[in-house]
Amino acid sequence: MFEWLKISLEEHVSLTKEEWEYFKNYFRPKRMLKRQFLLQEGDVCRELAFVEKGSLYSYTVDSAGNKHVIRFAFEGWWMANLHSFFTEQPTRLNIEILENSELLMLDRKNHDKLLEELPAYERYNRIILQNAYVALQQRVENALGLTAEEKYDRLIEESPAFLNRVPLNLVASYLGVSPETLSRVRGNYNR
Amino acid sequence: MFEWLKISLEEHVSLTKEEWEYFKNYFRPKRMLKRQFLLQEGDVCRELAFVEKGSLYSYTVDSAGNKHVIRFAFEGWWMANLHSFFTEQPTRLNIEILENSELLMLDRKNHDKLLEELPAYERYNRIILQNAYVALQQRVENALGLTAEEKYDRLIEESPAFLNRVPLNLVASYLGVSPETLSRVRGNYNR
DNA sequence: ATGATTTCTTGATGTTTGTCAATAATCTTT
DNA sequence: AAAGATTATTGACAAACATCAAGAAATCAT
Repeated sequence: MFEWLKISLEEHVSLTKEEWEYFKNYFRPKRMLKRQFLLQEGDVCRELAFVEKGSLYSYTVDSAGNKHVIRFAFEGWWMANLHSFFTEQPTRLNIEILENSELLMLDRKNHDKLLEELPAYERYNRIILQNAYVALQQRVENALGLTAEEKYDRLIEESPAFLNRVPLNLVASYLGVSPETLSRVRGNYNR
Repeated sequence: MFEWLKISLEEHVSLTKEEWEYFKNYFRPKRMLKRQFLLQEGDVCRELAFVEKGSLYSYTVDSAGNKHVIRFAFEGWWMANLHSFFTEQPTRLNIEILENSELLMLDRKNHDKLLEELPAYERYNRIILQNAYVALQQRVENALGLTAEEKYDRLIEESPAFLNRVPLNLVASYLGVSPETLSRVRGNYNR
């Protein structure tokens, strides 16, 4: 149940066995089924979710009713709306389960406690955020000023795993392109 | 010379007077003039830059030779290519001075030393990264699936300061829109 | 101040992409 | 296995936007 969390932690910091046992007790395991909502527009995001199994994705809905996928999360990734989590303001984000999932939930109180009591957790957070920031900046580069085809090419290069586990209409939304356009890009691609 | 850095730090953590004196000595002041490059494609980013005065911006150049502005930085902001800084790999980013600037430079060795020796600096970094991540996610939301006009409207709402200090062709590039389109959007806007 | 850059605007035109609609393929559920 | 739901493809058309080109306005340097 805590395999991925352990892997993720040990990738960036080292903990004693006692620290690890102490650490993992702050998390609440939670199972969720496809199509369930971890977070809905208007809610406050009160927990960070770490994915042990399955996948989920976050998206906004614009005034015309169109979904815009912000990101996906698979095993070993975190998911939350950080803005809402830290400000305790209602979110504009939806987080929906893509594949039946097992999550580890950490609420704000426990997150803060861990930051105070376990310096390695603060370091882990800094590094995780660093990496997330770099990845997101890469995404901005790819989102702006590229054609639909170039965006798809880069996705194949950088995150080919997405294509096996995510329906194409969500991939299209993630790329900021209509499903029809993505379909056509892929059609040309095979020849 | 260290006013903004002090403000930024004290906004998130508290330091004793001694810690502050210790801290600030790790920085190297650097003056730069408009149009100079802080970083060029192919370089390794070896220092973080904190803006005490002036402004700068980062951008990539695509295969067709078009600039894509990634972000701007004004007084009190950090600028660097984190990917290159942490991996020591050559960057694809250019960082150019927009207005004559006074910067405070922190190299990797000193950054690491401060992280080890000053827990408040690690905390400051985590919080800064948190905020940067949230802001960048907001930017992704705005970049994907909005029309040129909507992007401009949101920019006015969220960062009106940009418009006073940044030429419109760079704003256009930042929004992922041609300068002509931005000009037309603004034209309609005034009526 | 004056000429030289740079930035900004406007018009004409073409390309890319989105939208709508219909059909096909795939996945779910019973 | 069949029916229903979801997802993917394809075509026709329209809208948004980029590009090219020329000129106007603003900024900079001497």
